[in-house]
Amino acid sequence: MAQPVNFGPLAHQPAYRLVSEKIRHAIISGDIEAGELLPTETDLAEQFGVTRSTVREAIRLLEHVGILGRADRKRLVVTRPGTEAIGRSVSAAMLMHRVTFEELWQVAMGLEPLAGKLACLSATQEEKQLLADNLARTAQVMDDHDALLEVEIEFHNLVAEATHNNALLLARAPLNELFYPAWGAVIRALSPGERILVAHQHVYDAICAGDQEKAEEWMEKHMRDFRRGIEMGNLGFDQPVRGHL
Amino acid sequence: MAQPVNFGPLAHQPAYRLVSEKIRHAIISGDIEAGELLPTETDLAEQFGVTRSTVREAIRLLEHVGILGRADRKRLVVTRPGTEAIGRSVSAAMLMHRVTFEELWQVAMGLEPLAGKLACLSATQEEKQLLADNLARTAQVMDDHDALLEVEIEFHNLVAEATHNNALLLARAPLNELFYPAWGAVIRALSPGERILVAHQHVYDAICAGDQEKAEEWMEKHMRDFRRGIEMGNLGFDQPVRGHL
DNA sequence: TGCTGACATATTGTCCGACAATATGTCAAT
DNA sequence: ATTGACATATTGTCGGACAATATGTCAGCA
Repeated sequence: MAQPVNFGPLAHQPAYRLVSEKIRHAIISGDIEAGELLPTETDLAEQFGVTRSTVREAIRLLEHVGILGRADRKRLVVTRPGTEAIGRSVSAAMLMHRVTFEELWQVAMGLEPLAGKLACLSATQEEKQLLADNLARTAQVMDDHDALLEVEIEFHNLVAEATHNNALLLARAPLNELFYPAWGAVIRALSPGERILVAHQHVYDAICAGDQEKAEEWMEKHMRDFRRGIEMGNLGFDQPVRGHL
Repeated sequence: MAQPVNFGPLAHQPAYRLVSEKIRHAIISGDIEAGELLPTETDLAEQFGVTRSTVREAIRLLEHVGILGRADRKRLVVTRPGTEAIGRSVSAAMLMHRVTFEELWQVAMGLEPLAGKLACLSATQEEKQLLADNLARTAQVMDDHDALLEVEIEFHNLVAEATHNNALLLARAPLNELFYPAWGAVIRALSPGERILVAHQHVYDAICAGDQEKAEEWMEKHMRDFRRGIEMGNLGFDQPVRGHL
């Protein structure tokens, strides 16, 4: 008996997707380097044999993830998506999945101590100096809740950057974005300036001494403190995070 | 002396961005639920007071990150960006940052053992069964490189899903995507079917027994094996990963 | 020479109108 | 109840148009 033919749905992709994929492919395959300018929309339209409108839609498709950007609000330029762009899109996804603080915290417990550990191996002298400056500022603004939040976030970013691990930076970008408001709430509720400073100080010392275990351990303690802060402040540890918008 | 006035550059956002932000905001703020249909392009154009072309560009802006999708290739629908969409965009970013295997592996060492540990707490009976099925299939295809790669990837995904932690799932999505080709190369070069099966078996046992430490430990061993595989196969552990497209 | 201003040019942002392809709904005929 | 014909709605694509703005050119002037 002959098999009944099964054609399957034929994948008719709209032209703007095809164009978008072509450009995307050219970019990630390295045919176009980051920083290079793209041809003008009219040129692209001519090359692909479609109208400018179609090209524009294809371009927009790549723009939001940060693959394309503007040089001077005129010419389009190929860009490397930074932590902001990635953080924005991934944290939006997490928000829509109703991710809870607990879930977020669990991931952070995997990544932040790791960042501390790796920073011990890779931190340069300048980066250590930046951390020292941050500590000094933290000591000064310990009672100013807003300023404290700023330096707290900055500290963690500095540690992460000191790892020189771009994969880590991109992976933790959304956490940063989503923790921001909660961290602020904890600070306002409990004024934990002293504890924060002590933890940061230990992490800093460990990084300077190249003591991986200590850096990891204190970063863990620091994150556990954060968790206790959310629980004690009744901020809804098992509730979905709310974006700051 | 009067301060010299500083107007700063006025931020003239193009209309398609404003429209895009409006829609985006309505979505992540929950005004529009995932699964709901958007008004037609003509309606949106009328509501925002712009042309359909502008609305279309705004829509494309949100489409690539997975916030918007098609219900039946006709109507637009609000969607939750899944691991595929996030994995695609973030791994593209990592590729453009010339992320090395080492960097990627370091992040995976933070997340995969964590996934094993958390799965011990949350895996349901069905999920354990899926893992068991996967193990059985692994034993069968141990010499078929392509099939082995498939089940290997599937195993890790199953463990990650068993954590019921969406933040973790989204964070590790790009790793998955980027490890895929390298993992395949290791398998082809070293035929490590036996070692893979043993490690998976131990992780599975640990999850069934709820033994967090053991799950974490064996997942770590498994990842170290993978690292040694890349090093032994001279696959360029300190080289930038190459995407599979 | 070096600077200024007028002018043409190129490029993007936005609009309008049009049409084909396709899915959906309606209704009559069987 | 099923089928088929027909009108309708919606998206994908096209082409042309114009305003705003950046860039390049070139004459004129100190």
